[in-house]
Amino acid sequence: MNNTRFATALHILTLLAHKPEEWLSSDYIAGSICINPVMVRKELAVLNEAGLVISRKGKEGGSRLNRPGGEISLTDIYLAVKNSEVLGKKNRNTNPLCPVGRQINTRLDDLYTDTDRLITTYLERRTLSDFAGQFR
Amino acid sequence: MNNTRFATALHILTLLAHKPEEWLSSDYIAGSICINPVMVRKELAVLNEAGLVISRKGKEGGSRLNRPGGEISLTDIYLAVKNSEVLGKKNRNTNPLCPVGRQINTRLDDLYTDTDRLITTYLERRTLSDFAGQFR
DNA sequence: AATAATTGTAATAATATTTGTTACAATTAA
DNA sequence: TTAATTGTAACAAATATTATTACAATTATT
Repeated sequence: MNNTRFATALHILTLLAHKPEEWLSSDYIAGSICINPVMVRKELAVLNEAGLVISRKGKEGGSRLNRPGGEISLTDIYLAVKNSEVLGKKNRNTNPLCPVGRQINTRLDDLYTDTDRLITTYLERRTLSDFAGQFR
Repeated sequence: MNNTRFATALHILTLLAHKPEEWLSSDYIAGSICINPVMVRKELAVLNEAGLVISRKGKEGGSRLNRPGGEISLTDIYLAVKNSEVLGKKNRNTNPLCPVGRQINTRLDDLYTDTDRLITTYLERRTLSDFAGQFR
């Protein structure tokens, strides 16, 4: 995760959580994060896909939460945006003739699975409402 | 961590742990990982800096562990190579006129610190010896 | 029906990060 | 003196991330 996707997604969802009845536009959201509205829409597409938000087109269009913030965990968000494991990537072509090279990716898999689970287990206990409730 | 640095560092150290008395060359190590020897030397420079290995130049030169593998935790390795937080980066210029934009990076700091600590606490219990002992 | 505001998304560009490579001075053992 | 090695700078190539432009499709309002 050497990117801003989790921060962006959580920012978006925090804004939506503060106004659960309203359809917020990508332009408005972008103005709070200070990024391009298209970036917001791209991330919203992912959150839609994950079932966390719904969007509607047209005038008076926008996005809002698809279920109460108390029923969205930070794990839901993390999994929606995650694109690498916590400890990073593995080297692809390690040497099969070396005992270490031959087995290391299997061992790393175990370790990476453990550390990833650590994070999701922790984030599972925290809801969007908890997070959004900290503001103002 | 969207890179291979942890995997590379752990691979290097596992090889060294298997032959604590020998001075392994970057060429030999590179051959096991199947990457360029210069990449190995660059990572070794970091591990030297962290006090985990020592290297010596010249013919018969190479690197070896600077202390027993049982006294090197995976946290030591992780901290040596880490260059981003587990949940990624924060957006830089969030809008100070918005309550969420104004405070989000502070809140994310708390969250990022928690998740990072989760990882380091877990890896602290695991030693290089444990890991290297899994091979062959 | 016309207009205005909005999403969705493709295409492209610009930046940043990561990985790989070449070259060579400095060091050291034999 | 020679051969093997580290350390590191400089550069190149490959990937990943972020930003931007453009516009069709959709929908509320007038």
